[in-house]
Amino acid sequence: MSTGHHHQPIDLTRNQSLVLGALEKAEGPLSAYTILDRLRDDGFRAPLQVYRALDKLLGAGLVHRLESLNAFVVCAHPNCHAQGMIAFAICGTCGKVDEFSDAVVQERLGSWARENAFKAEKSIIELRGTCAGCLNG
Amino acid sequence: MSTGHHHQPIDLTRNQSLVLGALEKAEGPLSAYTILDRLRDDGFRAPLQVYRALDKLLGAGLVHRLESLNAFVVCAHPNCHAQGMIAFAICGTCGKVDEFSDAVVQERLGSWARENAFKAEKSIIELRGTCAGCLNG
DNA sequence: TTCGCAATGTAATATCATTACGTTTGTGAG
DNA sequence: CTCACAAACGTAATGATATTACATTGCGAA
Repeated sequence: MSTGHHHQPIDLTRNQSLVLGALEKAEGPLSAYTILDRLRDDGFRAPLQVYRALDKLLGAGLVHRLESLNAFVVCAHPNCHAQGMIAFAICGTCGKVDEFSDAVVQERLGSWARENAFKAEKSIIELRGTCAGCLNG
Repeated sequence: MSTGHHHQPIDLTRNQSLVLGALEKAEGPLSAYTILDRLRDDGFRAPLQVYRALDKLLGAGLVHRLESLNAFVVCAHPNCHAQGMIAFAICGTCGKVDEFSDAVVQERLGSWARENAFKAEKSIIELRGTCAGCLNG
């Protein structure tokens, strides 16, 4: 599988910066509507303002979408460009998300795709469970 | 990672059979509301009838949820018991879904979890792209 | 300046899922 | 058998997530 990601570095607009900032301040993933609530004081009024900013941020690879949560997190990498395949471990107790990647997993899924003539554009890998902190604490 | 799945074989109720039947008849994944629409003639009236049946079917491993689609498919295995980790390749063009699993991927994700003291309860692996048929056709 | 495009503002609507509450049904203990 | 309990069911209301539609604004290129 080609990594397929061609994230464009972009100049963030005001709305995009605000949304990114909200996600950076947050400890974990936020839903679009939670972001909206947190940006009311900055003039946000409608879901679309959030979704439009998220689209751009996702496109630039600065933010990831967690499909199993319908929520969004900032990319863990300082200047995330073309990470290829990314996986997430999501703690159901504290809500924190750990982002990681694994070349072997990437290679295996890529192999499957090649063997089955499937052109993969995006992969979603999410582990749901309990993090170390919550298991001990 | 332990495979962790302990699907109970169950005696299906009428509603559960109807929902399973709808998914079996379908070519690809269906949303809960699409299932509801297809079962109107069988007396279905409310979303909850579908969601309750789906809960049981998911618990029994007869049906899978596609997180990136908010939709449901029948398990590809005749008598799906305890498959461990399952992956899906979802064609964005025709909507068909291919279910597969890979022991190496399972092992690698399990290793990551072990090394990070993360107790994984469920894994979600979905490839989005275009299937062979749609690439050729 | 004028055209065109990206971003924005706002309202309405579509889609997905759950809570709440009351009733029915099946089943095992006595 | 029948009582008591649990599981399943019916229905309405609501909550949560996401998109469509349309008017407007800001700004760079011709």
